[in-house]
Parts: sequence; structure tokens; C-alpha cells
Amino acid sequence: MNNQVSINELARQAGVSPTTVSIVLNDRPLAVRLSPSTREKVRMLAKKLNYHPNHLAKAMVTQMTQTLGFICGGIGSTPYYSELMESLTWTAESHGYQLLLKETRWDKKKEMEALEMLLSRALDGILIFSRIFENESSRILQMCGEHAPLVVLGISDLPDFSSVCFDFGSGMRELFSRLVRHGVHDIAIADDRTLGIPRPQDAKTPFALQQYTLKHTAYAAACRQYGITPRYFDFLFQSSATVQDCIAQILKEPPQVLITSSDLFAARVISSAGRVGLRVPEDFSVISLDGTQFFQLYNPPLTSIRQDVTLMAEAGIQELIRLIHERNGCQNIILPTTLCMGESVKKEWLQESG
Amino acid sequence: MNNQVSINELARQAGVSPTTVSIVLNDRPLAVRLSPSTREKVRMLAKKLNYHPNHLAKAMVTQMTQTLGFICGGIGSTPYYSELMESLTWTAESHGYQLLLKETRWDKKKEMEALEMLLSRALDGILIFSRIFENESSRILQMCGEHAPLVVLGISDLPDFSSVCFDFGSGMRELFSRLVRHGVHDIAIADDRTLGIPRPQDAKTPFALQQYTLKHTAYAAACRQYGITPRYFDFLFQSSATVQDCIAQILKEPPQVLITSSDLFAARVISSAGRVGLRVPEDFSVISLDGTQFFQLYNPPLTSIRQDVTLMAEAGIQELIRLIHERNGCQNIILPTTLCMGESVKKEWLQESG
DNA sequence: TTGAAAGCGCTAACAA
DNA sequence: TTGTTAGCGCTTTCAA
Repeated sequence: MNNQVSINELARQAGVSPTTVSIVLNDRPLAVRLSPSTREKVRMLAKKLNYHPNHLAKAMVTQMTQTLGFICGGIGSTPYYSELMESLTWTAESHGYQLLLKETRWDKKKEMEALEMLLSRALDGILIFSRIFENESSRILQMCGEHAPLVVLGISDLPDFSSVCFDFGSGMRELFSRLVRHGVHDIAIADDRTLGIPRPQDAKTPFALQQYTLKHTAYAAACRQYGITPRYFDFLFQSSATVQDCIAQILKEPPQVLITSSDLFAARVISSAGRVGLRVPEDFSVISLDGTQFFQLYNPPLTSIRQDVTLMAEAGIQELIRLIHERNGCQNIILPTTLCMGESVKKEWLQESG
Repeated sequence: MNNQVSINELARQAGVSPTTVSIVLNDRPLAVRLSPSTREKVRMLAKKLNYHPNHLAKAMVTQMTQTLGFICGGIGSTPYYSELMESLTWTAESHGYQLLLKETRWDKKKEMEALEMLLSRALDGILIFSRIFENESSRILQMCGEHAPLVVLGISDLPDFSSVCFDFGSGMRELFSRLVRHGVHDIAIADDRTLGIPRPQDAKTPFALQQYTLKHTAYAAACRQYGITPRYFDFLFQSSATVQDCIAQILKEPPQVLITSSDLFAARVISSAGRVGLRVPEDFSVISLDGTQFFQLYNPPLTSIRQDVTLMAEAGIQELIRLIHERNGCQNIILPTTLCMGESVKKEWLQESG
């Protein structure tokens, strides 16, 4: 079945010991002390016999698999996660790691199982973008313990874990400052509330920041700062009835500017608007909080407070690799969002100089 | 570092041999011959000590990793691949396998490297959706040889490999038959030509079927069968200039029905049409050849000749697992496409009874 | 009904 | 400058 040549066979044919072969082929520090002729001989023969080290055997002794796990709630459902995943595979690869994927449909039980499975495989580290931390934080800490470092994506302020997330505040303030400068005050937000806690009846009451999504938080803060009366629309992502209803609500009395929490939803609003004779951005403007590449190909190209997922991938993997080596000191990394100019917001409203 | 209890420790504490523990915990046939009390004792202790078998050690001796590799040209760029990937992870999991992902940006060199990497990791099997087979077929056969079975997605008729792809012919004929019955004869196709060979200048000449994409083939065949004069638009996916140009061409003189090779492109055409005052399906109809879930949420919901990627995932994984066990007899699996009713084609044109 | 012993392919002390 | 030896944690003959 496995007709690979082993290091022993290679050593035998080269007339040296397996150790020597190992040292040469792994470019260990000791390799320099070996005679050049030995090194050359081993290298040639390895090539000639098409020797490939057995990853499993190596991993067993070193306890390193050069593999990272990625647990994600959903990947096929929105371009945001797909693009993040793509970035992660690339970034991981550029650091010499492979990526093992677990998709969990935002199911917490699945997520715990996934974690357990990944740990039993002795992966070098794990990235998580999921709901798993909602309650299980301490259990997870205990599970992972010494085994595999963890980096959490999209959540911040978990005391015992490193995390990477975006600061929507920066992009949001930039947006508001420009809009207000141009006399725009009617700025609403439409958001998926699946993962959130029900909002108080009176939406105008500033709510406890920590409990809501980072997006809402940033919006609410910007509203306060710029004296805007907040206005909310919401829906449940999985329920197309609530989505349609939400869109209907929006179109009934569109705000000057609608902020949406995802590109996908923005696109749907824009398309629906077209059906009832409303044009974007002529009749109202739309700005999304994802900023996927995907919807920058949309028509009109979506204006967004962009989360550059490549930044998140890079930061997440780097932090994970740091943890793999140093094994201590968790860190909360906050990435900036930027205003990404598309054509779904009136151009003059976003000009820098008022 | 690794404070897991090993099978030896477990055996010691249970007062039995490692062999016994292994037999019990893996439910080997021999387990029935062990005394129930021994079995029970071992099981209890394993639970108590939170024993988890070391995947690596097991894999090394069995040479099975319970892991499949998926080499894919692109995953973040279109929902089609994202959804396929999601399905693959789920299907693999339901069969007890994990999925290792390699994304290659349709770069053949990368793809060969990916294959090599996966083979060196002793994965149990590999799925490929890529351009890698354009020339390298025999080399790949040699590389994989005994090591890991391969299933090719999206290409058919590779003599030495199992494959899974869709039969666009069935959906296409269904579409044409309905359209023609309703007197529609102006049916064009718009396709990405990145992966294809340049089409002959005179597009009306029936071209050698094998050389073009399955989609084109099906379209051309349906045109011949129903006496439709084919009409082609094309673009290169990576070049937004060609995409815009193509859309402009289409809108200049839209066909009654435009078939697009991807949902994404269909959406762009529809949006662009809106900008110049053309409505879909009122002014012209659009039907896509992907049929992703994603764009069934679009507005209007896309009508499509749908490739159900869950079918492809299921068939691909099942065939791969069959190969893993049986190690012989490759198979070309052809999956049906179905007409998926959205709202981007005039309703009356698609009614079954003419 | 159970255990001892060998070995998967590799690395890393320690010898020489 | 190179080789010997032991062992990672598990499975699997073979023996008792």
C-alpha cells in the first residue's frame, strides 16, 4: 500500500545512519558539521528515490502537525465568511500551516464537539468564529488548556483568550462626520438580530453597550456623538419572512442613509427598492458594514464600512502562531474599519471637505 | 505539554494490558470474547480519566487519517464553490471524515504542490475541483497511484479517474422545450471564457463539443435540437473591464432570454439593466446555470438550471469512500440539473403545459 | 479470556 | 564527523 521509501531504506542505500539522513534533510544546525560529500550524497539519493518524509511519524514524535483548525458557524451562507476562510487558508499556508475546517451552523453543541475533535487530532492551534463562547468560556479554557492555543475571531474582551475583531467605531465616526457635515441626519441601521439579545421596546433609549453586537454599539455611539436620533430595523437572518418584512418597512419610509450589517442584506434592499421605483443612491443611500470583495462587483458597487478580512486572517494567524511558540500572554487585537467608497451613497455626502 | 493519559497508563490503572484496552475501546470483534466485567472496567476508567486516543499514533499504525483533502481553484470568489465546500464538509463529517482545504486560485503549479502536500500527509482520499487535469493527467495518476484515491469534480470523461459532474443537457433541454413551446426563440448565453479555449470567430459554427465547457456544449446542443440560432456573449471573470463590456453588449440589444453561466453574473446583469431602465423579467428574462441558494434570496429570485451542490458533495464523497475501501474501478458520475423556478424569467414562458 | 512483544517512521539524547 | 539506542502511542500478530 505504502511504497514510499522510508528514512531507514534511504540511509541503508546511502550507507549512512538514519540520524544523518534526518539531520541533512531537515537542515538541522548539526548539518553544517557533516561533510559536504555526505550531505550531497543523501540529498541526491533522496531526490532519486523520490523520498517524502512521513508526516505522521514526524508529527508523532514532535507533537506538531503544522495544521490549524478553523471552527466557523457558517461558510457557505455569506461571502463574508467565505472570503475570510479563503484568506485564512492563504495566510496559514504562507506560514507553513494547513487548515482543517469545521463548519457548525452556529450550533453550540456542534461547536463543542468540533473543538474536542480538533484537540484530539493534536492540531497546533485553533481559530474560532462562532457562538461557542456565549457561556462555555471557562469549560473551553479548561479543554484547550495546555493542548492547543486558541484565537477567537469576531468577539472581543474575552479575558483568557486572544481575539481579533474590528473596530466599527472608527469607520462609523468617519461616516457620521462626513454625513453630518453635509446636513444628513436621518441615518438608520438594519441588522440581523439572530445572535443578539432582544432590543428594549424603546429603541431610543441608549442600551447597555456590552450586550449588543459591536455594530450596534458603534452605531449607537456615533448617534450619541453626533446628535442623531437612532432608528432601527431588524430581522432574523434565517427567516425570510422577517427579512422581507424588514425590507418592506424600510421601503415604506426610507431613511436618507441606511446602514446594513451585511452586504447581502444591502443588496437585497437595493434590488427590492428598484422593484418599487426607488433608486439607490438617488432616492436613498445604502452603506453596508461588511465590505466583501464580492459586493464591490455589485451594481451599484456597495459603499461600505469595510472589514478587510485579509487583515483579520493575517492578525489571527500571526497571533495564533505567536501563541504556539510562546504559550502565554493573550491579546485582544482590534482592527480598523475603513470607509470604502462605492456608489450606493450619494457622492457629495461623503466628500471629505465639506 | 501533552498531559493526555495514554493507553498504557489506562491499562496500568485498570490492571489489564494495553492490548485489552485497545480491543475494548475500538469495539474490535475480539471484544465480545472478553469478560463483560473487564470491558466495563476499561470503559468506565477511560471515561473517568477522560482518555482520548492519540489520533496521530493511531494513524501511524493504521495508515488511515480519517481525513480527506479538497483542492479547489477558488472558494471565496463565488457562492457556488463556497456552498459546495460547505456541503463537502458536512457530508464528509457524516461519514466520519474531516476535510483539509487547499485553495489554489486556479494556478496549476499551486495545484500540483497542493496534491503533493496532501499525499505526503497520508490523507485517505482527495477531491479536486480545478484545472489541474488540463495536461497533467498521467503525472497525477502516477503520483497518486497507490497512495490516495482521487475524485475529480466538474470534469467528466477522464479515463483513469472517478469524476462527478452535472449534466446541463437535461436542464437545458427542459428549458428550451418550454421556451420554444411558448414561441420564444431568441435565447443567448453569456459565459466566462477564462478556462475555455477561444471560440472560433464565427460563433454560429458548431464547434467541437469536447473542447468547450459543459455549459456551452449543452447550450449548443439544445440550440441545434430546437432550431435556435445560438448567440454568444462572453467575458473573462477576472477582468472587470470585459465583464462591464459584456454587460453593455447584452443591454444594447437584450435577447428574450439570457442564459448566464453563473448566478453572480446574472445578478450583475439584472442590476445593470435596472440602471438603464430595463426590467427583469418584464423587458428580458435571465436564467442562470448555477442555482446557488444564495441567489435564490436575490430579488428577483433567480431562475436557474440548478446544480444542486449537495448532490455533488454526496456523490463525490461516497465515491471517494468507495475507492478508499475497494481501491479499484473508476466511475464517471453524472448528476441531473433541474429547472429551478425563480422570478427572473417570465412565468408564462416556463409553464409546463403549453 | 488475556498478555507480551514487535514495530509503524521518525527524532533526539548520548556515544564514539 | 557519524552511529547507536530508545521511544512517541498505538495496533496486531502470536502465545499462553
